[in-house]
Amino acid sequence: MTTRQATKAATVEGDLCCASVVEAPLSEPEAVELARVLAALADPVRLRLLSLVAAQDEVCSCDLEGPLDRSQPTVSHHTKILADAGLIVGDRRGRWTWWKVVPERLGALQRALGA
Amino acid sequence: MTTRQATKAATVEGDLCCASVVEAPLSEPEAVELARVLAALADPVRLRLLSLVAAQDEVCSCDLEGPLDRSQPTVSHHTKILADAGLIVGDRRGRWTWWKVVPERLGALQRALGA
DNA sequence: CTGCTAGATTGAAGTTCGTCGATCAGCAGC
DNA sequence: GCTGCTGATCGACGAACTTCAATCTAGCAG
Repeated sequence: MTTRQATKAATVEGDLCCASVVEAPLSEPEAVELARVLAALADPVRLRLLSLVAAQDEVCSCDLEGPLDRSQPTVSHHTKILADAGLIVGDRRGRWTWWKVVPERLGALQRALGA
Repeated sequence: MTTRQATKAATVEGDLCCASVVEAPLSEPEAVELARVLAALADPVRLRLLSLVAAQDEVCSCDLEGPLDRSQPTVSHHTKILADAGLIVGDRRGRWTWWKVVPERLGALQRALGA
């Protein structure tokens, strides 16, 4: 498997689709799943990380430590959390891991907060 | 002041408007502010609370303890967090506090994640 | 095979968060 | 006044989170 995160992203599976927060009564499992994805975004470092990846379409982990001003293990930790939430996917090519955003996932989140 | 949370909501002020996460490089202060609002939503209990309030347009605190299966102090804690994030506003009338959602705030959040 | 490098994992320290019991503040009715 | 009820605040405890140093894994070059 080239994309190491593939299996993990798969565990996310859910569309968190269906009903939006303001329209649905929102069941407990739905709330837990949605909260999980929101929690992945609810961190300044990860928000900046995501916008950095989005800005360049594909970014190497090593190019994140500088702009984020965080150590290599910390950056790795945050990329993993975003990847587990399905918001980014990583592709390991050679010695480097390249990250890109998953627009559909962001769109689903957007819809979940929907008006 | 009838609406006790008015001043607190004011401290939020920000539109978290401007650029979306995927379009902007996202400055540190912007990331912190956006993360603050997202963190308010990144909890299953608060998501269900929000959807309960949204479903009935206006809800009394005492009608939340049951459905949320949490103690009164805990419910009060969560309403405060959502109110501080500007996502709901509370209006104290007599012995009861009535909560309603702030759709504009949710919309702003939605746009911040915007495609 | 040996060394070098990029990234993931582990372990620990410090902080923040969710929860509830107990208490405090304010309103309504007697 | 006093009593009862709703909701906010305080204090404490356990769980989860962020961070980094140290270590481990894996690919590339010689």
